[in-house]
Amino acid sequence: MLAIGTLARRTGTKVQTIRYYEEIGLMPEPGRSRGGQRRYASGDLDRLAFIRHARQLGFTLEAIRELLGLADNPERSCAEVDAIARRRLHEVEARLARLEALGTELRRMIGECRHDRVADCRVLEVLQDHAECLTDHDRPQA
Amino acid sequence: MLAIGTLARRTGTKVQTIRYYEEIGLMPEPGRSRGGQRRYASGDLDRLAFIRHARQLGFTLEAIRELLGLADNPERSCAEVDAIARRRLHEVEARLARLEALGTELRRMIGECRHDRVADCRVLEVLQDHAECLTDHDRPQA
DNA sequence: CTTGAACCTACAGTTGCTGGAGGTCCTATC
DNA sequence: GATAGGACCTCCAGCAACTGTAGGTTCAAG
Repeated sequence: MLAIGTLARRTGTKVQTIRYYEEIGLMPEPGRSRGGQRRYASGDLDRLAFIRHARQLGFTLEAIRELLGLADNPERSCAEVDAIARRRLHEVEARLARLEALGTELRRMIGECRHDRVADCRVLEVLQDHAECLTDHDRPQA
Repeated sequence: MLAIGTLARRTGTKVQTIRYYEEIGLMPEPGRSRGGQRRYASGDLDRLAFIRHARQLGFTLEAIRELLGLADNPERSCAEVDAIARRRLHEVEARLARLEALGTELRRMIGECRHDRVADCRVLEVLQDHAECLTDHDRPQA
């Protein structure tokens, strides 16, 4: 039986985060020692590793909850799993496009700055006037 | 004198967000009508437009607070403004690199899926085992 | 003068954790 | 068997940057 700190170390998760996952029902309520400390089985370790890995790939906790739910029905088609992953890919691609536009705009802004008085700063001028922007960069979310 | 809703419409900001900016000291406390409603001058509109534009470029409210403070000293060097913008550019570039790795991983994962039973789903397998990943994708933050 | 859209305050909720306070348990060593 | 100190416990507050709601007031057009 594994203590919570062991799970934390093995998955690179903070102890509080594991308790948080339990609170929101992503991790099961584990057994307890006589003194009331959490004791995990190795299946719990796998589940946590899955969650963490999916988080690293940017899946939301809601998406992960769905994925875990789907994984419980091994005989069903994995079309839904696929759909969730594709949705995530589309998000990533959309975000990439936006971030690229942002990067372009920032580089241009910085490149035009002659580094003298604030009064003449191109960076501030561009920020003041959206019309000076060449690219679309609505709602970057990052 | 402009009502809060007018500012909101002209800058694409929610009314509550403007009140929030006031609460945290990013927007000034405006004058009030006899009945107690906020009344803005056109300078306030410019300030809000600046804030929104910087937000669209992904600057944090703290960075924007700094930029606004710097803009108040027009005779000083704009080196700090430059530094803030460069910092933001580096963030964007780092995030781009991470997102590209994520996209690659997701595409590979999805590409390998044969779309049959959940039990054999490559997407779930990859999520279960980080060792199957080719790319680094720690902490995507998006 | 009436109506209804826009405004007001105050506060709760969102996502995904993180940190702290104040106290208890576990286990290795003596 | 006692003790020390790390790991654990619960509960709660806070982060960013808003968004939404409830319950009430004001403004301006007709």
